Amino acid sequence: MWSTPGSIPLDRTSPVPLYFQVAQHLERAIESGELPPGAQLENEVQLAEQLGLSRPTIRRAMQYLVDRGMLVRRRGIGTQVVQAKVKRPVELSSLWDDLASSGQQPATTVLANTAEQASAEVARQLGVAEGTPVTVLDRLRFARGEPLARLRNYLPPGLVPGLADETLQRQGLYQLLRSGGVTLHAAAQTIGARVATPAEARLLGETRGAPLLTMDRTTYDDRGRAVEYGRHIYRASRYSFELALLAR
Amino acid sequence: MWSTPGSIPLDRTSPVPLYFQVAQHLERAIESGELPPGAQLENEVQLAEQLGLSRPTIRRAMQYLVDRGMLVRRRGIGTQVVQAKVKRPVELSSLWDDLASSGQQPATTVLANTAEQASAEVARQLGVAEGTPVTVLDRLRFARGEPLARLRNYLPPGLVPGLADETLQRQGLYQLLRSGGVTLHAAAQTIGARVATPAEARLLGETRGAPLLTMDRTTYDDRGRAVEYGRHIYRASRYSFELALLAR
DNA sequence: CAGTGGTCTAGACCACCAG
DNA sequence: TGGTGGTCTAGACCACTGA
Repeated sequence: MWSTPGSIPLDRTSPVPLYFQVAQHLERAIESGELPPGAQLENEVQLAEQLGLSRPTIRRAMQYLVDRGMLVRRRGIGTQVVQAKVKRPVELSSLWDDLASSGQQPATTVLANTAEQASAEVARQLGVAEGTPVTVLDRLRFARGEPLARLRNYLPPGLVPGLADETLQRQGLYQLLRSGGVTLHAAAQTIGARVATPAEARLLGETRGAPLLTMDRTTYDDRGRAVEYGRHIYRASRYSFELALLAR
Repeated sequence: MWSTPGSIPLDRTSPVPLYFQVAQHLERAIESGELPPGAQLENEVQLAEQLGLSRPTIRRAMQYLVDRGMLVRRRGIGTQVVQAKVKRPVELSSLWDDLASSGQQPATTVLANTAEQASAEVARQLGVAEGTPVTVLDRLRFARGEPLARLRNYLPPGLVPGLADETLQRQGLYQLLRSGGVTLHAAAQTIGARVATPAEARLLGETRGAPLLTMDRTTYDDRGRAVEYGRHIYRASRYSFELALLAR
């Protein structure tokens, strides 16, 4: 079981690191089927020689793909291509981006965009004092013209200048935070289920007692500050969460 | 904003890599509060000198903690400790282990443990031909003596010798697979919700129309072979999924 | 035994950020 | 301008695997 690496074009003047150029090339080769699942790569030393790179640089490229679950390496054995079933590990993604990238035509109606005093729970999640004024967003999210979810978010004071309703209708919250200079770093989510209240059913166009998915999420930035706490509900008849997991 | 790294005891005769010894020591220092959130670490060169290690080794230790979301590094700035809110990224975990490690006294009743011909969907998920005989497991999982979930699993033929009911009652499926020499590598999950059928409600001790969480999961090993396909339901009143996400 | 990846070293130059 | 992390090199020795 062998495989030719082909020749990899390298651009040493590019700002793209060499290890990353190699990794990208291998990734494309795997996804195109040029390197089929189970294929054995050449060993590090040979590959380094052929490409005129050092072994650590080759190792870094391979390790990048191992971390993404596309390669498996075993001492004494070599490096093999994994069946590319599971693509990406979980990401810090927003519903808007997910819908947009899958062609589902997202749209948003702003139900509320105000300031409130933080309740005990909100204060705890955001790491602020109870009663601190926080921004509250209440949005109805549509996909292909159909109501899909009700998104309620709490933001700490002074994080982003001011969110106009028009802006909120055009893009997702994560996108807004990022362009506001916030570096999203980590999030803690809880996914559950319950039945819709009559008001929720009406809002989402569901029948009374319809099942809902609930998702509570707190998102943190670089420095560990909470930048957003959300309590969301989704129509279970039209939405489910897809997750890809990789072993550590 | 400074911080002393203290002296790190290194054992060069240990099989534990030096970079990992350093990483573990830093991790403990962070978790114990010795390195509080926001603390600035010494730069790589100084730390390498102090510990008598090379810079790449120090870098590797730090990168390990960056990947785990505990440190943030910025060019020209330095390395800082992140608020340790979100601990672990998502893992390939089993319900049994999660319950056991949180002291919830898991227990299992085996409802079925047979062989069946794979349906179209099961065949697709397991990557076998339709009609292939597959092992079907149907289990009722309890926590603290209360029914929590109904777990239905399909396993490809010839993966594990034979699963005795007694074994299935004592441990989780993942544990069994691992001890059977299977290396779990990745999984794809879908989490949704629906209401219980009358039979399901009876089985789980819920009322008619109670909300359920559903989780479908296909797990793959090293070589990308599907080793398990599961269709599970959980009582929403007693269970929710908790996930920790890290930015790429 | 030969071949593989895993670890480690001691340098070098560069890009970015702050003052 | 000085300090930081980001990248890259050319070696070295070791541990594990399979024949």
